[in-house]
Amino acid sequence: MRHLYQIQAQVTTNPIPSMDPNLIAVKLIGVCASRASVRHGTLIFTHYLSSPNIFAYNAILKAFAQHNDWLSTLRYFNAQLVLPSAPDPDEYTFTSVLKACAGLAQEDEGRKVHCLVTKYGCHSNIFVRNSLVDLYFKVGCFEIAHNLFDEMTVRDVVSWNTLIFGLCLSGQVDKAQAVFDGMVERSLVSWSTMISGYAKVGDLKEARRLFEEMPERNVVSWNAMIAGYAQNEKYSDAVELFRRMQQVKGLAPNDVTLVSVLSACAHLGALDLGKWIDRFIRRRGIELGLFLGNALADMYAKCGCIEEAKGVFDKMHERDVISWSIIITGLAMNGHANEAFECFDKMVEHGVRPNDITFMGLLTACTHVGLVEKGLKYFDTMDHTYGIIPKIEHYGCVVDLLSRAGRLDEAEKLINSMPVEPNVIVWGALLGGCRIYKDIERGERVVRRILELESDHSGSYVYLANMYASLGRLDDAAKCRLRMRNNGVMKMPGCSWIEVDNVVYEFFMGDLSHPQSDKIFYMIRELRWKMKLAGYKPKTDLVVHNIDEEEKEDALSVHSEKLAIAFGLISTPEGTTIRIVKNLRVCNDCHDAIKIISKIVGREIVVRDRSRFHHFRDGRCSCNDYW
DNA sequence: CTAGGGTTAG
Repeated sequence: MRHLYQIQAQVTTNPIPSMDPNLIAVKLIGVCASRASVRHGTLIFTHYLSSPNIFAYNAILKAFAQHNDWLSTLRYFNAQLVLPSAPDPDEYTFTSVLKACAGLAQEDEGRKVHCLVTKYGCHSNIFVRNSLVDLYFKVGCFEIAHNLFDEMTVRDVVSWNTLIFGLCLSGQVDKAQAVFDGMVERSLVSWSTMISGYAKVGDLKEARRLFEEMPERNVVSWNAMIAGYAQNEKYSDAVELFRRMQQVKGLAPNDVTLVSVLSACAHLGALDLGKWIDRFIRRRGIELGLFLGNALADMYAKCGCIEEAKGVFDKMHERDVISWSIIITGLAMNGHANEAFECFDKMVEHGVRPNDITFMGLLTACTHVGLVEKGLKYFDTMDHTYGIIPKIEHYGCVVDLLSRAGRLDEAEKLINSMPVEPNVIVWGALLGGCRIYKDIERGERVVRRILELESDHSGSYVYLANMYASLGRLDDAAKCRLRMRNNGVMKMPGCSWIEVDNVVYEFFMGDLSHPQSDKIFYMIRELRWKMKLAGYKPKTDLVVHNIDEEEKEDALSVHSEKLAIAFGLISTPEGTTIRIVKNLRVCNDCHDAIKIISKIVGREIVVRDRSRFHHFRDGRCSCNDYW
């Protein structure tokens, strides 16, 4: 980099008269683009060049386009058009500009550029034609794209790759495969396009088959496959493939790889791997761009390390709505509602427009601490001051907020007045309230509605059965469970993860498959005995009772989080924090038990629910038992 | 010129 400054200083102070300044600028901009410092290139362009020629314009546009800075590409292009002294655009100009339009999915802008292409006679250039086809596919004008493709007299691999990409994009993976099969010459891009095409429709088997079959792979092929897993909730597969990627010599993960893997870490709660990636980024000097910064901050937030998340956020030199939303949601999940509100105010001060997801964060913050009025105010504000129409998710959140606070009438009224059809989740939020406040009539009504929508909704059977049980109506509870079993409804199995020495271990309820099961169950017995001494009595009213007779075995009815915690206790050093991720909500009994365990063993235990964090320490939980 | 990336109720 210092070298660059020296060159620049030299050309600015003692220009070599025989050399064209444009030529020097083009070279410098090219170097800047490849070193990921486009900002420096712009400085050269604007301050050093008095009259940039077409080469200089194309160099700067290409630099922007390469770094996905499409807004700048269009800005410079439009400036070029209105400036009388600026050179006319040529085919190189158009390829960059069309790429920008495609990236921004701006149909109108794209059509305007298309007209200019014709006007300046660049229509027959194959680069431009390929870019046009790509653009029309990406803005959803499939017919125009196909027509342009059919009109082409000469087609190269890129043209065919663009076509299969377009077919995948319009959901016709089969047709894309047919074209792919018929291609005489396939490139790496053809294979990668098909892989991500299959991944996008969730066909990971086919994607993986192509991945294993392809003759050679580059970073993008690996990224496509890893991202495919991460986006289809196959987080462990994503991590596993990343590990395999690291074994490949001469192949280094890049920022795109890390974004996908960090997202997987966030979902798995794999803090160790996440931290490793953080160090990797620093060691390699990888720039913390928007995507990577956001992914890293979200990983920390979702692993319960909100301070680290804020640290990443502060370090980023560019932040967008997503960055702010990640922090707000992270604060909300970790129970720091007030900080979430403050963060929102700061965001508005910084002139960043909140979006629907930002409001989800704010509403969950309110839900997790029971701030009903505040939540209703935000719900009102989002439409009235920010023009964001509440989606079903927001209604679900507010119903949850009201229900937890016992305002069941209002919650039910809200559901009935919703402009969108309520779904199982919205009704489920109300059912949760019915369960807490033991409103059996309303609960039965709600369960009927839920089963109309989804006849095998296991949660509602379980909730209803528990409600009967807690009211002492054991016969009804038994009938409900029987009905559930007769209808072949299966409960979603509770599952917990814990990461020890970079390996994620998975536990199901009553799981005996772990090689250290004996030790784990011994630890559980020991804990039970100590808890009894500490005066702990198991609460049973909200606990799911055994549905099958066979499950009577004591050891088998242990919830997965207890198994994971016991395993954590025997396999990590004393005094260290134990972190668990669970796919369902922690039940009341486990919540109480973990509080006591944290006190008995003198350890902090962090449990990530499906919706929030519980930081257990010294017999207390950060959620203050409101969850 | 073509392929790969981040936030979202229970």
